[in-house]
Amino acid sequence: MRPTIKDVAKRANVSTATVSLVLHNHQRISNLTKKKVRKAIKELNYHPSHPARRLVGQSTGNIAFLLTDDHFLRTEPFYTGIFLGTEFEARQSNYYILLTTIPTQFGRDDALPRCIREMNVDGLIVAGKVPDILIERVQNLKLPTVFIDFFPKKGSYSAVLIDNLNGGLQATEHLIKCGHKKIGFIGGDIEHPSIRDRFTGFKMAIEKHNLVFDINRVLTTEKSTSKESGYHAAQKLHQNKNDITAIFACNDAMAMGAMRFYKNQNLQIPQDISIIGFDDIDSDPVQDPPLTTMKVPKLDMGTEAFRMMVDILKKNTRSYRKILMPVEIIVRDSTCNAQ
Amino acid sequence: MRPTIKDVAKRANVSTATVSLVLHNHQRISNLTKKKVRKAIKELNYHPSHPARRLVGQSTGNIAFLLTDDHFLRTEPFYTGIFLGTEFEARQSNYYILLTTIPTQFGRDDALPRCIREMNVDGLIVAGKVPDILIERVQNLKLPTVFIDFFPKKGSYSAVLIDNLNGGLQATEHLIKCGHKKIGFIGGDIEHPSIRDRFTGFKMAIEKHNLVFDINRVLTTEKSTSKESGYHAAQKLHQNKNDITAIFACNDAMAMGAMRFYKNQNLQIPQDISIIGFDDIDSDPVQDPPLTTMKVPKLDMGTEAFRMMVDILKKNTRSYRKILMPVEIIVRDSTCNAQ
DNA sequence: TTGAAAGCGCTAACAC
DNA sequence: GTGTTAGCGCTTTCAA
Repeated sequence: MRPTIKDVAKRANVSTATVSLVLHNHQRISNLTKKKVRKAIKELNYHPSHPARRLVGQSTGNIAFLLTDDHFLRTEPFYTGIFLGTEFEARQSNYYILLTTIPTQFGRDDALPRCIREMNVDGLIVAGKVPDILIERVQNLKLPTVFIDFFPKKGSYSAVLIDNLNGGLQATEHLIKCGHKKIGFIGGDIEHPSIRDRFTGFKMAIEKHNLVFDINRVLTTEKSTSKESGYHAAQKLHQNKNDITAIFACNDAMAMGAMRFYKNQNLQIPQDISIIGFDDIDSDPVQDPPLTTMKVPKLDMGTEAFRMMVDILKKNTRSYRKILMPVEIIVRDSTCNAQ
Repeated sequence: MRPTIKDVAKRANVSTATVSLVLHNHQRISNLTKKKVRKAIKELNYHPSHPARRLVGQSTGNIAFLLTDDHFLRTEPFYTGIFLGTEFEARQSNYYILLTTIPTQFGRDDALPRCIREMNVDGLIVAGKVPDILIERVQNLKLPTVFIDFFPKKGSYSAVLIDNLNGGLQATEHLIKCGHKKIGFIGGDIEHPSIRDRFTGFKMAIEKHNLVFDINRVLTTEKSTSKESGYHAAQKLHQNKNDITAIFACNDAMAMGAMRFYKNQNLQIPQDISIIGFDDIDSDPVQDPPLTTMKVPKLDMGTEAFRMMVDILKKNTRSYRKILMPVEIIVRDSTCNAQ
């Protein structure tokens, strides 16, 4: 049987209340007593019972981390990295993270994850795009919620977002600095705010540098942002208009797909066409050439989201904040150098 | 305030004990009472408090799912899929899965995950290879443990393993059926039992079909099993001995790396050389050509592991079982057809 | 077939 | 500064 607070109290010759106070490092305990109690704790290898604490307090000590299963199973470990950041941070505080997925096609009648349904969590972190109906249903629960890399259309929430606008701007300016004037953009799932912002950044850069914005150099009709979509997007763009000398792809997966297409066309990268991606999902050293991209601080995003959650929980304040995480250009060999 | 068992009791005009019995669907409650109570439960939208239950019972209702962080962050969502299987299954039973990672270089002095240290879990599922020292330390805790895709050198445990031997055999026989006689094998991390077994399967097939086993067609000195290792392994093999017409790579990542190498050599796949992988990590439709591989049932492995855990926990029996999960060949375009 | 009551381990209000 | 004690929500004897 694992030791209880009583065992500690007995061993240290104090009351259980005192032990409890020491555990919480309370002011009004003498140093001597603290020392005694801590010694007993160590000797018994005592750890407070989680359930017992939770029962008396009213919090559960759990935070749900929710995402759709296809996001979790994506080829690239994007949300995995974010989760890890959250998990690391939660270890410091006294929280457990409950990772749960919902079907991508979550509907009105699908069951919410059990821990949420039973209110066995103090808060909810939602990563990536989720169906509106999920948000609606969660909203009714009045559970403190933090979004990562996604922001609902309606409602006020705290969120950790990527500075996609600035990222799109930077990425495009990098190409411009390399001397490119006819730059293409490929994107998918263009309704997604993140993708849309990257595109806006692209347009801003074009405008800022007095280049011509040519809609024929843009292809945003792909539904998803997979490698396959990238391949097809590049293909269609190539059919429309093939004076393009550089491509900004809305993410690395599409960039890789596009790369594949151009190689099949016997075009050299970056000699014939430069490609820049977004996310830095995979520093695959075998990739040929290594992809220039915008690095998104995945671990940090998870960390930030958890801290935000703790703030909300502690202060019980309802001032919604949005954090924009900075992105950083990682110049590899798929752009420029070839001039 | 969320409703408690008392609220339900009051509303149904019974005692809390009766409500509890109904919740557990106990025999000796009349159907009428059951109906009454269930009605009240529904009306109040009552859910039993997890902590309260756990406090009185002695179990925690949690299972830890442990893996090294580089496994979790791998490019391919291999263990992610396994986790998801576990999670799905745990939802059915009344369990939560606590996903925690340890540093890949976990040492004697690193802290164990908090939920384990504080014994806040009923059992432990370990996925993939972990350091010996971790196993040693966990063993002292006497926590029921199930391993997935890994089996410790010492000790008796339950485990869900891949039928690597048979998979290696099948993969090689596929190449043999295609008419190949000079078949190479590339592998990394050859100390890993899974890799070793795949290699043994390879040798068995060669022998069974009376082909010549030529050690110069084998390269197993790479430390890891990444794409990069695959590239290098193929390269070295090519320098040694280049009459090989087919390659069995110990996993898909290495197969992809090897593919890249042969393409750089201007060899056609599968016309000049066939390649088969193992794992089916990513049905990347852009991959050229799509990779023939051995499919590993990732979700099912997670499911099985959880069921095993529940068996151990329920029966409290200590009969260690190993399950070998079957693998299935997925023939795509990187092998054969070219004859 | 049902109810009363003790107790799981801990916290916090209050007493000393 | 420290101890006493009620009670968090639930399960489980034991009694009725």
